[in-house]
Amino acid sequence: MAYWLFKSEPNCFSFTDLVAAPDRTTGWDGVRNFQARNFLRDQVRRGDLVLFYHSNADPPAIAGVAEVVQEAHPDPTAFDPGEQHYDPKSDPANPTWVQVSIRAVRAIDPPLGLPQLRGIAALSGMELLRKGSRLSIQPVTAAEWDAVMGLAKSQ
DNA sequence: GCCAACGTTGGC
DNA sequence: GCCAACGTTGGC
Repeated sequence: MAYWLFKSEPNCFSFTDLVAAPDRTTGWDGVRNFQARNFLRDQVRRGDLVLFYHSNADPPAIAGVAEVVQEAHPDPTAFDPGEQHYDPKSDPANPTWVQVSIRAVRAIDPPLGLPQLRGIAALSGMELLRKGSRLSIQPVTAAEWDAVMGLAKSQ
């Protein structure tokens, strides 16, 4: 079992939206970065746990925990010209882009803001906190996970 | 709104 | 294959 961090702009899709979704589940579509895609395709497994991160928020924050309920399968939004993330170069017979499905486990309330996370020594090496970090699907170490859960529990 | 960091594109 | 130009991400 592995740990991950998925980014989403809450204006687009928030943790609250995930909780409100049917079966508290959604397909994590729209990933259009190869490194992130490779994680989804090759390493994210059913049962893995996910930190749901709100980017472009005030403050940016970890807002909840989710679990992976379905492993990589084709991202249908890549084939729909009406979709924002439509990719005409993706061949339906050999899809370029995949999604996984995740289900909300529990909210972290109040969310753990970025400044707060930066104050935790155990998270100093976390990819999220690296200057210029843009990866939208990030691996999280067990030690980082434990530190984040400890912080959530202490508040 | 600014801008640093990063990924992609395309000319050569 | 190099790299400049460009577009995007995302914190501030």
